[in-house]
Amino acid sequence: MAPLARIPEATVARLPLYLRGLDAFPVGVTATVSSDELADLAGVNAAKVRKDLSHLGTYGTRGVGYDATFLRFQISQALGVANVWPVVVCGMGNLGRALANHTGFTDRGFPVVAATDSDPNKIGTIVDGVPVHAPGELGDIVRRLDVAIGVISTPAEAAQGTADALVAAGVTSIMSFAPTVLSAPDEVEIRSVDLATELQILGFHLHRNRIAGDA
Amino acid sequence: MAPLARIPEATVARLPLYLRGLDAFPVGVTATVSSDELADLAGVNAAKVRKDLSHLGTYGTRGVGYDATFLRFQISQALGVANVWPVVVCGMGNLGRALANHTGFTDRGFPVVAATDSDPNKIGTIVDGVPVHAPGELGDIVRRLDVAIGVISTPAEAAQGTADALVAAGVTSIMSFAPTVLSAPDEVEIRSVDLATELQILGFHLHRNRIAGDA
DNA sequence: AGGTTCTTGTGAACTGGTGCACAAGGTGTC
DNA sequence: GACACCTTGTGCACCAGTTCACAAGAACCT
Repeated sequence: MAPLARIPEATVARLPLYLRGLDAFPVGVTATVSSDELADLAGVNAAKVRKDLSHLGTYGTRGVGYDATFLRFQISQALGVANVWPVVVCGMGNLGRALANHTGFTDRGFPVVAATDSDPNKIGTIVDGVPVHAPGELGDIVRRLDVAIGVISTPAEAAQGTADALVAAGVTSIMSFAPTVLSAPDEVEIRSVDLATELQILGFHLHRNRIAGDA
Repeated sequence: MAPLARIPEATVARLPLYLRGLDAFPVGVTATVSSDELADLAGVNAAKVRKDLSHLGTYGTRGVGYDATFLRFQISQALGVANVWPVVVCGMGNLGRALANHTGFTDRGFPVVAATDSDPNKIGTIVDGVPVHAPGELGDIVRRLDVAIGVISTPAEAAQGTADALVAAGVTSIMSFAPTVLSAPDEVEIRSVDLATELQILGFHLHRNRIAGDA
């Protein structure tokens, strides 16, 4: 299949899992991995692995499997992990601070280069190596530091305003933790991580099992 | 439709959004909300709202809309939000501490009643009102405090062990932030929130747009 | 009462994604 | 070289979920 063909969204969401699964294979050593093994490592089934990988190209060898190193390279290529995308964290509350300090971000090419907060006591300080600015400076920060991704960890009330500011500054990728719906132009990609909603979904199933148990 | 019929997973995931959207309507005041309005508030389209709500029962009035208060009651009922599900946070690193301190949890019926951490300096202390215990005490904590949900915010290496301990203690609902695949019996519901993966998905689209721009 | 307007509830078509099952194609052995 | 054995790549049937489009029903106006 043509490498530049459209890759289904569901597949894109799984590629990082495969990449992580391949970490089990040491770099530099020639190793072969089967769709079955990779499926285990990524927590999906083998058929899905094969179909997903077939969207990138035919990199496997029938009867053998995939070369781990080569596959890692190809997936990395597709995801563009070689790029470094600077991140700005908006809202340095509990969660924002944890995110700014999260090593898993910088390690994977998403350095947190700046933060904003409306608290005058925080503005101008440096928290865990990340300088905190006033929300009004967002546009300036984005341009100066070439920010590609905005993380919104403000209270719900401030989230839409922050999103608007990010969009105005040219940011097209947003990850939001605010428990609210954000509106933005179509070309802006928003991924919303709503922790309370996640818990409520777990709660629903607990609730339902409890009812079923009583019946 | 029978209220006790199976509700599609996709619908369950949206019910909390509708509930949140209904917060725009003051309690005690009789107000009507149309599927169109609710769609706006929840960030989905009107057809989906109607189909979702039809899974709960026929609570709307044709030509009029839904009674906001009654609808809120019915959705709350379906989700079982009246229940309180105690939460234990496993791993009090940056993220764990932020979660333990997160007001959005307690406010919605998910009080963080205890935490665990392997750091001897943290064990025995009380962080933001949450007592920190040794990982070995998990089983005891779960039984004593009637914990329903376990949050895993440990490093990836410790995640599976923590999950096993939670399951052994009888916890059937887990929210994990660890960047790894967890295995558990089928009856255990695991929701995995993988922040680095989310960013990589955003990165993929940025990468693709950049390539497209060059072409 | 009849007609107009509104909004729900839902059948039906459509879409994206999943998983089976097997042919295609490669390796290794005798 | 023939044969047995693997594992990929993929056509196809299936499934969950989405969206359309419209009949059914309710309120309001004249």
